Amino acid sequence: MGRSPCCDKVGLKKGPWTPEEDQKLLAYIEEHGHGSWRALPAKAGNLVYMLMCGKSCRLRWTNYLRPDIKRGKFSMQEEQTIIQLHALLGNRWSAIATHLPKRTDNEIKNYWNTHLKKRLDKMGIDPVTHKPKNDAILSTEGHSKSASNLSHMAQWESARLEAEARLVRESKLRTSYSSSPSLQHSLIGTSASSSSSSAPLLPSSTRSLDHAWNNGSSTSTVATRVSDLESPTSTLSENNAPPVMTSVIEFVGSSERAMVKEEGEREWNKGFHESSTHLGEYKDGMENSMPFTSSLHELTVSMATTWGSGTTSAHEHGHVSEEGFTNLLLNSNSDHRSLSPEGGGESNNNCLGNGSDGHNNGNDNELYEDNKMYWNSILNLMNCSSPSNSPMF
DNA sequence: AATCTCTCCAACCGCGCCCTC
DNA sequence: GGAGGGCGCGGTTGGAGAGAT
Repeated sequence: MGRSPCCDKVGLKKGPWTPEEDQKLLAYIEEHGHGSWRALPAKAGNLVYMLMCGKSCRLRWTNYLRPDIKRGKFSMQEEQTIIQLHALLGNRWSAIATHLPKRTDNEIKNYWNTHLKKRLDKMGIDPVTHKPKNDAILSTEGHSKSASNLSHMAQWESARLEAEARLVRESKLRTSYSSSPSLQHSLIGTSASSSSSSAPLLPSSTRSLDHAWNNGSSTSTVATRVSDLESPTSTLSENNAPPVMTSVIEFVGSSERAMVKEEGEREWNKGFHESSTHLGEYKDGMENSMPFTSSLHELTVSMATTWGSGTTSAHEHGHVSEEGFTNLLLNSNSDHRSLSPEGGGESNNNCLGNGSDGHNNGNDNELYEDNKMYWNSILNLMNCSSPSNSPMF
């Protein structure tokens, strides 16, 4: 259907808004409320001289003048949320913005285009598909499927063991610190988000788990329960060094080489760098045998599916609602990552969700685990929730 | 100091959806 | 049911500032 111009362009003022125009628009909206944008300039014109197009008024209001807008740098938590949501929703900036309070779609869009997209690109991740670029290459090259499957299964198993060890650790922590409110708080984001609080992730996780396993040509049931993972009969010790770590570390190394001057990017890698320094032995031994781009994608799928396999309700519902996803993000974000120094008023500036209560005592392994979880949460959601996999698409 | 290049982001533009008549 | 209006969305642009040469 044909469209008429939103307003008469003759005599229409264009260009940046002046403070005076902002004040006039604010005053009008304050008095009459917003809406009826098309009529607003005319109406406002009775009060003030305003020749801005109604569309421009709306844009100015929604993107700049609205009182509930937070401006300034994005925190790492926000970055993570954007990446995760973009993996799920694609370029639906308004939908993404609804999950980021006080941020506008335009701001998020700009930030994605100027920062995050490039960052992912440099890290070897396709910002469109959110998958490692090598994935496409490998698939088109027609790699031996059986070899791939074997590798896949091995990686999955390693990831599963890793998750198991992690849960055992967390279980111990819960027991040790159950009387400490501050620690309980910190654990909400770690163990809890790994089990009950991560329920919204389940649909994609479970599907991905099945998918990952099926890719490995296995007919086994792999619905590992959290109760299983937490079983005291676990044979894993905390000192196990699962291959998945190597993948992450390798990834860090790669990304570090690719890193540029951006402050945010340095922050992203700082934690990893510190961790990899202390876990160098793992890296040295294994990085050559497990390049990041071919394994991390698969492993992160596996990791999350393991951690998230404790419930089935969401899976049974067959889809992830945006609300549920938001809950997941909030739950995981609140604990996974708040490495941003400025924090944007939202980050709690700790390393394990407990930095402020004296438990961030330089435990490198914990820092490493936390960073790994942070990245895995991002990459997992990319993998599990990419538009092609999402039930929303 | 001058010029060039790059980065960032506010604003513009066109399109599609939804609603009303 | 179709035309038209209003609104919101996403892609793109252009100017300002920062950094590099």
